[in-house]
Amino acid sequence: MEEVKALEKKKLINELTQGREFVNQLKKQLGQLASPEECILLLGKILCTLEKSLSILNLKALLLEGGINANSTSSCSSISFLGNNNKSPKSEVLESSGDQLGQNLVSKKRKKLQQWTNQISISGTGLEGPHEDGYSWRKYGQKDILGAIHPRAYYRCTHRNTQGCLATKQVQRSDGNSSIFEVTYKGRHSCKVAQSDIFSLEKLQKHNKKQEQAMLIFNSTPNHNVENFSITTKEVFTPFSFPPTPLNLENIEETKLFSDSMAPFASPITLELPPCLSILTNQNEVFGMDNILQSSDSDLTELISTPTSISNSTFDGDWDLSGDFESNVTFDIEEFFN
DNA sequence: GGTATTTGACCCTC
DNA sequence: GAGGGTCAAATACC
Repeated sequence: MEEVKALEKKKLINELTQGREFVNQLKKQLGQLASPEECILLLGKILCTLEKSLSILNLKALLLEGGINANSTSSCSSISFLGNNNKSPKSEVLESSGDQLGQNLVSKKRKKLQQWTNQISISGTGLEGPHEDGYSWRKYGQKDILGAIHPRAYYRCTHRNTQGCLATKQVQRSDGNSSIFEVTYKGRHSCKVAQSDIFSLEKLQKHNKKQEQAMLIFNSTPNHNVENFSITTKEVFTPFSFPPTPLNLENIEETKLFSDSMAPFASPITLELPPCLSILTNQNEVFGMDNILQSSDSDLTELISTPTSISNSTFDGDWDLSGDFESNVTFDIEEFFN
């Protein structure tokens, strides 16, 4: 266990150091009026490092709280930890009876695999999907939602069939401001293709080309102008990223996979790390691991949606970059790991 | 022809 | 029974 702690600590320091470097690079780039592609690329790197760091911290928090029995072979604790406790008796039976049985029983049963929900708001043209987030999504449905002006679109990962990736997202245009999309992510990506594809320059260029084409149409429509054409990340924090399968914390390889697999959730954008970390730890303080274990899916959603300085931060090109990233870090990493 | 999107119907949860 | 989420056949697109 000591080796695991040392390794995780080292990884965390590396990730945070990288993140700091990327932020500083971005700061310089912005000062030099760099191309949007370069900035977005750097943002992607920053997000990846922060996500990895948070994943490591999550593991650490679990270890501290003793919330997961590493020796336990039962999946109950993990499933409760990850999923929805408001499940119906039917769902309970399906899940507790094992995957194979569940799959054999029904193919049309609704999957209850919502480990976490991440919501972001993005303003865009509204002509195509709200934005390119580095993943390949396939639309599988659209629904008119009661009380909502605009329909909700349902997307799932393109690699669902090939790699069994169960990530989905819902996109709905905001009622208040039709130029803002509310994107809700559910489940985590398990596809390798998407992970290596994130923020690739090629994809960005392709995306930009598509956006340019959309712009031509968009600009010809009334009531809109070019100034609206900007990607704005409004709510950007993923305090909890849970794997769908039980973690064996004594298995360092699995732990690494967990950490690495968290990286693709690159929606969070923040330049202030301490709030992230404080939220992470505060949640454990306030709710306690037992409460988290018992919390429902909606509870987690509320938890994540709780307004914070981060969740309300907006990437609109008006960041205050006056200070160095490192100057904001007050998190006592030594104490955390001791 | 392969892949993505649309859309009505079905299923599940409350 | 209402509403939201998913399926799958039909259709469109490349």
